[in-house]
Amino acid sequence: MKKTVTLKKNYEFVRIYKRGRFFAGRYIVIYVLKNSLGAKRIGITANKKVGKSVKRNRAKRLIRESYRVYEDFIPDGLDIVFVARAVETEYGLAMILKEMKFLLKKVKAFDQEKWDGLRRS
RNA sequence: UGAGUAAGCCAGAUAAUCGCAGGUAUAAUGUCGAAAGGCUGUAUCUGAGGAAAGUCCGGGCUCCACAGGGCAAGGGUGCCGGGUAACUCCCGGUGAAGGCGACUUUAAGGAAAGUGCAACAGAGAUAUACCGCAAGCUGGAGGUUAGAGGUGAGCUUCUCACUUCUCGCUUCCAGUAUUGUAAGGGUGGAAAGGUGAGGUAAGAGCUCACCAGCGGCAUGGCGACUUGCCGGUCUAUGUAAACCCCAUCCGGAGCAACACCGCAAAGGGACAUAUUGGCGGCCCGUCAGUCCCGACAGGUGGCUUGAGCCAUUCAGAAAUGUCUGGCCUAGAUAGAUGAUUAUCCAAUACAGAACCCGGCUUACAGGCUUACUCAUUAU
RNA sequence: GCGGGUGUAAUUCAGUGGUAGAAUAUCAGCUUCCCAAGCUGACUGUGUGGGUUCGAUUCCCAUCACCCGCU
Repeated sequence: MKKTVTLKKNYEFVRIYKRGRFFAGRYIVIYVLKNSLGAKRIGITANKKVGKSVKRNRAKRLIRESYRVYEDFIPDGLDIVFVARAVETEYGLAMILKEMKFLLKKVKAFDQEKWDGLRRS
C-alpha cells in the first residue's frame, strides 16, 4: 500500500482551481488537473461555511474514507481537489460514496473497466 | 405522593473487519546512505473534553542587557478573615435585598474635600412660597355694651320704645407692594426625618415619648460588625458602572515567542558624536553602531513529568495544605479517532487538543446519587 | 493558534445620559401633453440579553455576527 500524496500549499490549490476542470455535486465539488509527476495527488478542503470544527472534520473524514475505496481505480497523473459543501441535512458515508463515483465519472477520472472486472471476479 | 432547594457524578458499552497518528521492538535475502541512521514492512502499546469553545482574568516559560531607580500618565481592584504560585478566582463570615421555607443574590470604600448632572411634570429641585392657613391694615354688612342728641308715650324730677352719631368688643364678606408659617395641595425617581400627644393666632423638633439616623462610651469578636447605655436635635436629596478622593496592585510582547541547522549573505540606500535604537512618555543609568531593500512557501528543537492523576494518613468549619504508596495518560503540523456489521439500550445533546496550567463565562440530550425544605394524606 | 477593531433606517453616515437625525432610495400627491428634474408628505431603527441610573444609542458585564493583521 502506497502512501497517499496530499496537496498542502495554497498556491497548489489555486493552480487547480484556476486551470482544472470541475463539477459540483450536492455534497462535494471536484476539481481535476493533469500533472507531470506520473502519480496522483489529492487535496481536501472544508471552509468555514461548512460549520464548526466538528462538522468540518467529519466532512473531511468521510471524503477521505470514500477516496480510499476508489483510489485504485483513479488513473495516475492527476491532481484532484475535493471541496466540501455546506449542507443543512445530515448525511452518511453511503451518500458520499455514491456521489463521488458519479463525479469521478463526470470528470473522466474513473477506470470503469477495472471496476467492472474486479466486481465480476 | 406532589412541588422545590443545594451539592456531586456519567457523557454510550461490547465484539469483529478495514483504515489513520505517535511511541517501542525488530528486519532476514527489501531500498537509500561511507557510516550513524532514514524510508518501507511486521509485531505490540497508546490515542480529545466537561466544557478541548469564548479568549474574559491570573500565572509558568521565552525574548526585550539585569527587569534596574525616579517622575508623570494610564489601567485594574474595592465589606471582613482565610486559601493559593497568582488572581477580578475559591472557602467561611458580616451587612443589605428576595423567598412560607430549604436557601439564593449581592461592582458592598468615600456624597459634612471639591466640581458636574437631575429632561418633562410641578407653586417649588436643593432650596422655594403659587394656592392655602393665620395675624395686621382698609372698606362694607350685622350684633352688642357705654355715652350724647332727637321724636313719641307715660305717673313729666324720671322711666320705656324707636331712631341717628361716636368709641370699644365681636361675627361674616371683599381687598392687600404688610407680617408669620411650612401642617395640607392633581406633580415627581426624589419635596429636607416617621407616628402619636402637648403647644400655638395659625403652625413648625417649638416641646415630650417611641422609632430611624448621627456622635460618644462600654461589651463580645482577629476583623467586617453586633449588643447595651448616654447625648444634641444640627438630619445630611440622588448619582462615584459622572469627573474625582482615599487605599492597594500593575514594565512590554507573545510558542507565528525564542534557539539552532540549512539556503542566502554580491551589492545598494538612510542616519551617525551626541545622535539612532533597545527602553511603548520623560530623566538617570546601561548596552549596541542601527535600520531598510536585495531576501525565507525549508528543517530540527521548543513539545509534554506537570502548581500532574489515583488511593490513603493527619490538620482544618471549609477552600486547602500535608504523609505514604502507586501510575505515566495525545503531541499532530493543511493538522490524527472514521466506516461497516451484530448485540444491549428509551435515546445520544453541546461539541474536536495545537506551548502548558489555575479560574471565570457561555452551549448542552438524557440519566443517576446524596442531603434538606414545603404541602397533602395515613399511622 | 495569537493579537486588534466594528455593529444606528433598505444603503452611506451623524448623534458626549433626557421624545434618535441628515442625504440617497421606496411609496403617495402636486407640477408636465408624457418622462426626467423640482416641491410637499409618508414609511422604515440603536446586533442580542442582563445590570447601574428616575431615565441608556451613550456607562458596565456577558454573548452573537462581521472585518483586519501576524512570517
